[in-house]
Amino acid sequence: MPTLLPLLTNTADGCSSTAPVNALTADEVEMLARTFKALGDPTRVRLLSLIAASPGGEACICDLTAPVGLSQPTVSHHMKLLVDAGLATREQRGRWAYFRVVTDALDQAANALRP
Amino acid sequence: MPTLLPLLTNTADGCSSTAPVNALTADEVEMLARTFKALGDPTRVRLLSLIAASPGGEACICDLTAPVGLSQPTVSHHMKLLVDAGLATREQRGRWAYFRVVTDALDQAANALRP
DNA sequence: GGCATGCATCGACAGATGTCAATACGAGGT
DNA sequence: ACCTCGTATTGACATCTGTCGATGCATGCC
Repeated sequence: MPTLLPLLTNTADGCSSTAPVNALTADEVEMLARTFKALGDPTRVRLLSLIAASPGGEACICDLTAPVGLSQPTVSHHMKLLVDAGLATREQRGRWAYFRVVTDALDQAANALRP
Repeated sequence: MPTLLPLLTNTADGCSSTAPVNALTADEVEMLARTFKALGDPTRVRLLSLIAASPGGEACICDLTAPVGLSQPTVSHHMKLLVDAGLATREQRGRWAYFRVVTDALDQAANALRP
């Protein structure tokens, strides 16, 4: 819901004025920045892309280490960051941990970029 | 144009399969991550928001230091990062440097988040 | 020319970040 | 119970990042 850009409110006489709609609270700013920070690493973008493209829209760590060319602990670390940022979910199933992309979070981030 | 999420291509028989449309090249991934990294700091989100909400959609450094509560060099540093990331433009006019938000760049980033 | 002003750059510093090898944990199979 | 396998956590390291004070660089005004 918070939008980075100010909405232009058109008045009756056809003039447009930038109202204080753009009053991003400190919390909203912090929230947005945390989301974008999580997206601000090539490895994590790659991971999200790989998961989304995986059959069933889910993938486990073992499916991801090879494509990104990093160690298992590193991939696990990145996935933890993505989950903490609300951009992915983790579901333990047997010995495997399956991750999914939270498209709602991506949508919200996108909404903040274009009101 | 590059999209993080895979597009579903519907086949004639009604089935949908995830085609390799999602082949984000390393360059595209790097590009996206650099944009998001620039957006991954509360101060920079705040700066973009302030500039966009300023009269005329532009602002100079001196207009920004007080609202964000940081020193002039720090604000200048952040603006350089935003300009380098293509999220803002800088135009020298007399003694002042006027910054504007590149809405196209924000749109492209938003597009990458929801195909 | 000289001086004030707005901004960028430099040097320095604490803290965050990405990465790995080693290790710990937990669920299944024998 | 034991062992295997997939993950998470820990400890360590180099690097990056955000911040500031001090300084440099233009531009416009006297």
